Amino acid sequence: MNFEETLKTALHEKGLRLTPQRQVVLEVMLNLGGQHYTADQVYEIVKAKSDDISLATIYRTLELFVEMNILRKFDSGDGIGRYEIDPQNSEHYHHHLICLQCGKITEFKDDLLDDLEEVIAQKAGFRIADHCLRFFGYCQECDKNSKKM
Amino acid sequence: MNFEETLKTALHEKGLRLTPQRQVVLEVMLNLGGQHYTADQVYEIVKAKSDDISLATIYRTLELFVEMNILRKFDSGDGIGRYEIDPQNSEHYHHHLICLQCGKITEFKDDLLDDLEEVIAQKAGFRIADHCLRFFGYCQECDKNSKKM
DNA sequence: CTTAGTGCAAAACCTTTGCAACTCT
DNA sequence: AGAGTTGCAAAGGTTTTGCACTAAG
Repeated sequence: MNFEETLKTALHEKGLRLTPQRQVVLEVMLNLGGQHYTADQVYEIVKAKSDDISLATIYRTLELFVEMNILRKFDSGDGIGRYEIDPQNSEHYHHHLICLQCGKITEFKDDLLDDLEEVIAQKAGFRIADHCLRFFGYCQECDKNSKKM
Repeated sequence: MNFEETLKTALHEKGLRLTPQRQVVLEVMLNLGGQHYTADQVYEIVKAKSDDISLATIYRTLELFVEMNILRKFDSGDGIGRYEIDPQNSEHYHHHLICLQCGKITEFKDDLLDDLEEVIAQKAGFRIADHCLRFFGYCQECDKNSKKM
């Protein structure tokens, strides 16, 4: 069963429907390299493909997918929401490396936080469901360029 | 030399001034238990103390303090900026535990990320300047309550 | 048919900005 | 006087919402 079928079933269980708009958004999020997009970026990409969608629907669809744990929402520190395929649904956890110069966001796969989560659960009595780790700094390119100057 | 004197000197070095508004904001951020506040929360607290301040100035002051590394800005996932005394200026790094039920934000001190930062710097060629780690889950209280039901 | 989903435009919301008045040195 | 700072109101940008219409099942 492919992802779309799974989605359809999951939606039906909640009495929701699989519309063309939801299909396209899913497709975009799945196919474009597991990247992270703002609602507006998704809107632009989707519009180019089918044109028959509104920004409001993009927002509604993205938030729906987040609730269904298909997508994950995070922000790179600028207050603008970014969405990506939930790492748990695809591969391993990953963290974000955000370049303070050019704004590029790259990913870094790692499982090292598992130990830390256990420590926190015990010490702080906090049951962890999820985490978000971002590193701010300078990517290789920008670092090189700054040394040239 | 206390924090206010240090601030005054740091401001003067940049040709900036220590105004009553900046003093009050610093005071609030220093004294209210090292908590994290939204601009609006700071505004409400400061207004109660002196009334002679505008929300625009709160924003300008908070951003100024962030640039001076006195404050640190982060977000708890809702797209609203939160400010707190920079951990580097006070104690150790800490991470945030955000309760998905009641929204309460608590802190967890830890230095364990240093190793990870080194690994990333080498593997990804990324020079790290800062990081932000947040855990989402359920605090002791909310966890108890949910088990009662 | 029934009810969920959509597009549109307006609203809500947080944050930034232009500008004239003000203040500290 | 001169430069930084402020308050106010307006503008900016992202996200949400009300409502009439459309479409999925």
